[in-house]
Amino acid sequence: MTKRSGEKHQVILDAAVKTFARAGYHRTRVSDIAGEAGVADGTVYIYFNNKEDILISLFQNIMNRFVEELRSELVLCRDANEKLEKIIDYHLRTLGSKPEQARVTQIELRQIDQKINEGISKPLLTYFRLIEEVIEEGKKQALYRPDLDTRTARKVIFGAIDEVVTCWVMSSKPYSLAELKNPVFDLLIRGLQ
Amino acid sequence: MTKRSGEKHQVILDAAVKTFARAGYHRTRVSDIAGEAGVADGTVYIYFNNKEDILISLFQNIMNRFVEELRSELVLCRDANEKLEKIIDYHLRTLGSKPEQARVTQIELRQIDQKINEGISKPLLTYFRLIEEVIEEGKKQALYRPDLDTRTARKVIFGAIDEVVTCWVMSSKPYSLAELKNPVFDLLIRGLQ
Amino acid sequence: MTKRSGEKHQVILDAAVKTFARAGYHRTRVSDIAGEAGVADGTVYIYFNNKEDILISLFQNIMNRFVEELRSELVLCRDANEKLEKIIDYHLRTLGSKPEQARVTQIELRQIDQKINEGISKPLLTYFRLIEEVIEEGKKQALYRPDLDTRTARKVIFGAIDEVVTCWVMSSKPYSLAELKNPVFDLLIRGLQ
Amino acid sequence: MTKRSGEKHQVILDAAVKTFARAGYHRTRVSDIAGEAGVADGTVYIYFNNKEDILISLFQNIMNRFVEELRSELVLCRDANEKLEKIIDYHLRTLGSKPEQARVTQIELRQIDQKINEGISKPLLTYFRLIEEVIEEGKKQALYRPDLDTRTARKVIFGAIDEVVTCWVMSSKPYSLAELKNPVFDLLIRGLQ
DNA sequence: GATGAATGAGAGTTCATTCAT
DNA sequence: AATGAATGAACTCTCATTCAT
Repeated sequence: MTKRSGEKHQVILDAAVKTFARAGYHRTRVSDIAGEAGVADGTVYIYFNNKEDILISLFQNIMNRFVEELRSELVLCRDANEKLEKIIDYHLRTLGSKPEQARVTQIELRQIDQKINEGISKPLLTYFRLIEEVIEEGKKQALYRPDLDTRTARKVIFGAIDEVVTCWVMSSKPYSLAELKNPVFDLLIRGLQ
Repeated sequence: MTKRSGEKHQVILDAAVKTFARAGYHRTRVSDIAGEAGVADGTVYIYFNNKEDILISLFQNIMNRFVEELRSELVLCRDANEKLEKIIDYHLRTLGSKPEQARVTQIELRQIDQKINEGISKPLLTYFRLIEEVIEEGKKQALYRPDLDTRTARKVIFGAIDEVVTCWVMSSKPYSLAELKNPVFDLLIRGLQ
Repeated sequence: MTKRSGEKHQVILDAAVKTFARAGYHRTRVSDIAGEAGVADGTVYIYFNNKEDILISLFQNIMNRFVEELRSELVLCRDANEKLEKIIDYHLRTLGSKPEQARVTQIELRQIDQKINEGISKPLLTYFRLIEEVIEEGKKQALYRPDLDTRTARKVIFGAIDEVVTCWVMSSKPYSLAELKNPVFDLLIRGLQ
Repeated sequence: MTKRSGEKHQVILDAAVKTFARAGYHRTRVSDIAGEAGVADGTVYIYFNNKEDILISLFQNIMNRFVEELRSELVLCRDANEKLEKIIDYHLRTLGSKPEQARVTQIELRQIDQKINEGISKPLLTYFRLIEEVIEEGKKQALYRPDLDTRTARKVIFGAIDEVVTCWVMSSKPYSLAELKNPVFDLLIRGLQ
């Protein structure tokens, strides 16, 4: 009789994305999320520990799916160059097609206190590691210079993509995010070689 | 003969950097700043409209000095390549030597509501424009390829530096930020050519 | 089966009358009202928008009941003279039996900002109109002179009663307010004829 | 060299009437009064003990002049009837010609805490006594009935005039206050006889 | 599991008043 | 006498969280 467990969990998460994207994390009240989700305030606390937990769960949810899907796309690529291109393509395409998620990822997520960052940094680290794996692979494949500092390269790559997304989120979005793939790739790829 | 003018203003600003860096913007109470500054709570409101105003003033203060000093260093450079190197060097060196300011710039500043972002984006735009000028100059000097998209290049450059700084701020800082200048520069410069 | 609805609303209103009468509107803190009502501070804001709203609701509450009851008593009167006598009697009797309400009505209510007076003047206007109706009736019944200015007569009647009440409230109340009915009536009635 | 003492006292008082009438007692800050008077905030405290003292001084100032002038006009009257007419006339004429003072007298003055009311009630009592003297005189002159309760009659008379003024102050003043003298007098005089 | 009324700690802000100059 | 920068007590209102139903 009861609908499948976890349904409300997702309903609340979806409502949270909308309200966070609309009003920002700090301006959003838990009752706003509950209202948007069509549940009582107290119900939110059955599925989440507190307000911050919602934001973190949101991000973990998004990032896990993000990395998982990205990984499955990467297996089709032949070499590191193709993989790097795919990463940029996938990153821009995914966030570009979900402006609300993009806003939460780029803006709202950075509004929470440092101590709880662990919940955020863990899924993010998986993504970082994935990028670093590709760089290492490129070095093994002799595509990238052997003295390349993998860690720094990862920061540069991620930072570049991230900034491109943030600028797009903050703008009135008069252009498609995905179309920036080529220019960004061109700028980054030669630095690695 | 007392140098009253602006004295307290700066004292409060200095206290704010410390407290924001220590506890974060949202966790800092106005009375904490006042206490750190050695003034009464009400005094803060003689010099600033509200808490947010302090954070914004802080950033404008920092950024104006940042861009001004950077500009004066750039005149000594011969070509766009040297200028770009100088930008990266100056950016990393400056924030690397002021960890408290760096934390406020990289973390706390991103905690305020979007609507008031104008106070933040304006001084930032000046910096963006400066980077774009250098890129344009490099194109005129035939150092960078003519089909390079200046705007995207700027985002990639700024995003890369910014991410490098953020990672350093979030870390326990076991390395000097300035020493990343060469690897970052090497990664970016070839993408422009 | 619990008669929850509106229960706390009234409890808070009752507590507000007491505290306003005791300490005055401006000297009363919302937490005082909450304490007197036996609820948390925040609960007050579930039922009222703000402190001023409590005072206004209080008055509307009182005045609505006042006019309603007065109206029901007036139907028993034969002519305008009897009705006027009843008005004076009822006004003095009602406030005379509720010194706390009287103090709020005569003193505290006049402490709020003009702009929000609408909430106050509306129920008061109902009372004014009722008095004017009786005067008009008296003119139709040829009890009062036809050239009598109804509006001015109402002001004189209400002002007289109101002042009598105010003096009583401000005094140590060594006399019963109701016993002033006859002298006041005698003074007013002949002016109308 | 110093201008005559008390000059600033009056300047501040004049500024207070304006600001109180404009914004109301509680909404007026001491710095507003000082600004309007063209003096420093601290200067206000050389001439007055505190904010309330300003309001009270204001009223005493007004009332003393009021009663004094009224008294001097009354000596020209032949009997109690003429005197009562003069009182009503003078009261309405005076306040009707000074809307700002009227607003302070009718509205703002009633906003202060009871305990300090002595400063207000004393000069008011002088006015009350003056009215009662006229009533007593009328009784002695056999113009008014001997069983008339002087105290109550005074309350009725003052309350009536006061209400007429208050209604005018609260209105957009589309009529002259002075023109209400006759209707008010007609209404009151017969009640005394 | 679901509800939503109730809680109460918490913080930003105001402004009357003071006092060193 | 005059100034006005500085003070700091005071107070309203918000909202994340709880828990009896």
